[in-house]
Amino acid sequence: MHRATLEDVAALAGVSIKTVSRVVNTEPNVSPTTQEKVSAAIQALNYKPNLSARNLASQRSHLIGLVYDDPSAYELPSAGYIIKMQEGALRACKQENYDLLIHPCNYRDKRLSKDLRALVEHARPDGIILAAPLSNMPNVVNSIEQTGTKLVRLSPGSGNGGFSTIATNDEEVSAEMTAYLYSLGHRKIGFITGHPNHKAVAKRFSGYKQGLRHCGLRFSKALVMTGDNSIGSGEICGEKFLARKASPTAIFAANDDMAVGVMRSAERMGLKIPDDISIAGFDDIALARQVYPALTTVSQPLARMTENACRLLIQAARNSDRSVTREVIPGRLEIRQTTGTPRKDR
Amino acid sequence: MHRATLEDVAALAGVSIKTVSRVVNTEPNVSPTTQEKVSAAIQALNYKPNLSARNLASQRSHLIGLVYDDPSAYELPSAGYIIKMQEGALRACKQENYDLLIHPCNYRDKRLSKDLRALVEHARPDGIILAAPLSNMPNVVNSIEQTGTKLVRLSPGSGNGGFSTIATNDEEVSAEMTAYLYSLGHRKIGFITGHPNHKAVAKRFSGYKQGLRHCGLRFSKALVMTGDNSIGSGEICGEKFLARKASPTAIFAANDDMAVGVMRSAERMGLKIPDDISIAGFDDIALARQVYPALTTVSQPLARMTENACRLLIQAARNSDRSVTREVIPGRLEIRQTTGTPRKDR
DNA sequence: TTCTATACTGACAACGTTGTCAATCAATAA
DNA sequence: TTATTGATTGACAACGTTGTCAGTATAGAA
Repeated sequence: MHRATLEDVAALAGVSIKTVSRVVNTEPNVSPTTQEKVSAAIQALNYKPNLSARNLASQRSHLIGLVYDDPSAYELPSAGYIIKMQEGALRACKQENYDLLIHPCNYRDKRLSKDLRALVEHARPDGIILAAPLSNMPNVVNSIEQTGTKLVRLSPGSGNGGFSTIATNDEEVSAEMTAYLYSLGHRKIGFITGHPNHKAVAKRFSGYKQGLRHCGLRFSKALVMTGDNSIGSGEICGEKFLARKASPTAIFAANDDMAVGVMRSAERMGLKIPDDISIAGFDDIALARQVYPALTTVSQPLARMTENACRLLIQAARNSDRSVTREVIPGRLEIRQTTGTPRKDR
Repeated sequence: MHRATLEDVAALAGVSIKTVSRVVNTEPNVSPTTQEKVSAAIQALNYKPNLSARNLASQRSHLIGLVYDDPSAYELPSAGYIIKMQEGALRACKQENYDLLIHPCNYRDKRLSKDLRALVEHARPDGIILAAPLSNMPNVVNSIEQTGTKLVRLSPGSGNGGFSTIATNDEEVSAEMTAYLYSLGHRKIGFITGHPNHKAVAKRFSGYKQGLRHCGLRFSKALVMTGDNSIGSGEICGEKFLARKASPTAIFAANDDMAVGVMRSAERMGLKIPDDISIAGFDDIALARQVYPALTTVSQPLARMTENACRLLIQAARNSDRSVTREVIPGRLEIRQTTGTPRKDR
């Protein structure tokens, strides 16, 4: 099965291959007449450009690398997170006629920098999107930056360093969630913070404090516990919170996994959610909708973040643009069934 | 930053570019001496082949397409399934110096065939892996086959048609699960079958019947209900089962989502799992380990299936091989906490 | 009219590989 | 000695685009 080339189209349309190329790439300065002739020929022959040839000639790979930590390697997977990122990246790539290279890796791997360098040198993507927590690891970022490959960090909550970043407003939206709990009538709102090197978590914590202040509540260390982002740690923290005589009436966990852990501990202790205890999370992973009752949480516009990152990289590749961008895409409260008015008698 | 090419390496090693090419591709008939000289030069210049040039010259894209249905578009995502497939495919691709193109799509989309054709014509992958349920849709399969692109169907449970297939032994392992429930002491084992056009589900159902027969139990229509593979449908079926006076002591659902639905209905009715009711699923999705208690299920070696599919395609591309293969990779019982000995009094 | 700018078009050389085929050389067979 | 074989090597033409640059119309200005 022979595939039509520029030459075939040019012959049929009675023009040069360069003119066909111009039409294909919608370059300026083609007369409407030729444009039409060529388009007809393209249609007739079902011409599709050969990407390898295009890439070779244009010195670009038309590839975007999406690099993320793959938790399934070492713990229960929060796969929905990954799928969402892929979804956004694919949407942008499709529209811009780029292809996506996915590259899961393990952030604890010692050969990580080498691994990423190999990716860059092998496939030579025009740009790389780096997801958290990798986006917060200086050695990883530098290792890629050294190769001269354009990079966008998908870093919820952090923006230092001279690299382009797309982030959520973790801080503000966490304050918003806190205020929401307050508005329901809660006055003792507990917080479970997470893994210390996850910057987004830190932002959420400070957002919580900010929210308290805004509502006129005093921050108290007694209402904060520290987990490690896992369901198990949430369970432990939840148990400790709920065993207290004067336990909080609402618990806001810095991520959904920990919030689900709290739900488990509450169930085990025979407490009704949300009547006895309100629970909120952050991330809106799939599990948040799968648990019963469904978890109130904050949804990050992860797909949109990745989509924009992709677009940014593609534009930069097109214009050989090396500028640094910083974008914030706001998150949104997802009010579900784990939050409600506190019991009067508590 | 200039990247070394064959020419640079050839100049340094004092040979022709063709010889360097031979070394890079480990072709035969290169003397050990030259081989060594060239390797040294490659090292020294940190030479990496330019994929676009390679692809153009070799008339292959060195790309494998992984095409799967993306449930997140229309229902709760079982993302773990997708991640696992990607994992296997990436493993094979990495080893064989191929790249992976992921292509989620919606199996209900009317433009599906067109969409896939566009993928094939745009990126021109050397091979395509088609996951269930797409792999069981004749129009999809034919549409790809018409383009001449080599295809492997990841079809758990079905093997008709003239296409290469990699499958699990759904039938046998379902019989095994049934026998396991019998061995625990269960004599009334219910089954929830699923979406009728999902062939794997049909195989599992017939495996269940086979298992009963093997254990000397009589098959009874009264012990079978039909869902649609969703959590919700499992919940409904579970409720109906458990509301009966002489309800089954164990329920085996054709997939994990429905099994989780049964768990929910049991919880709602105040039944203890597994003391009052044993529950088993099939697939071993992430959710199976996230629910409490953890779900007994069958794990499909999905990653390995996809990996092998990838290898198959790459080999075929290398040797222009058009033969049809059929491979079965056995699944495995994952005994967790939702199955146990039935209560004496039931 | 003549000049000039601008819109349009095409020739041709990259881009960095692989495939083909011919040349060379060493070893073995006749 | 003379073929003959097989192993090793290199010259050179693809592969199908894009980028550069020069050339030719065409329209507007002088």
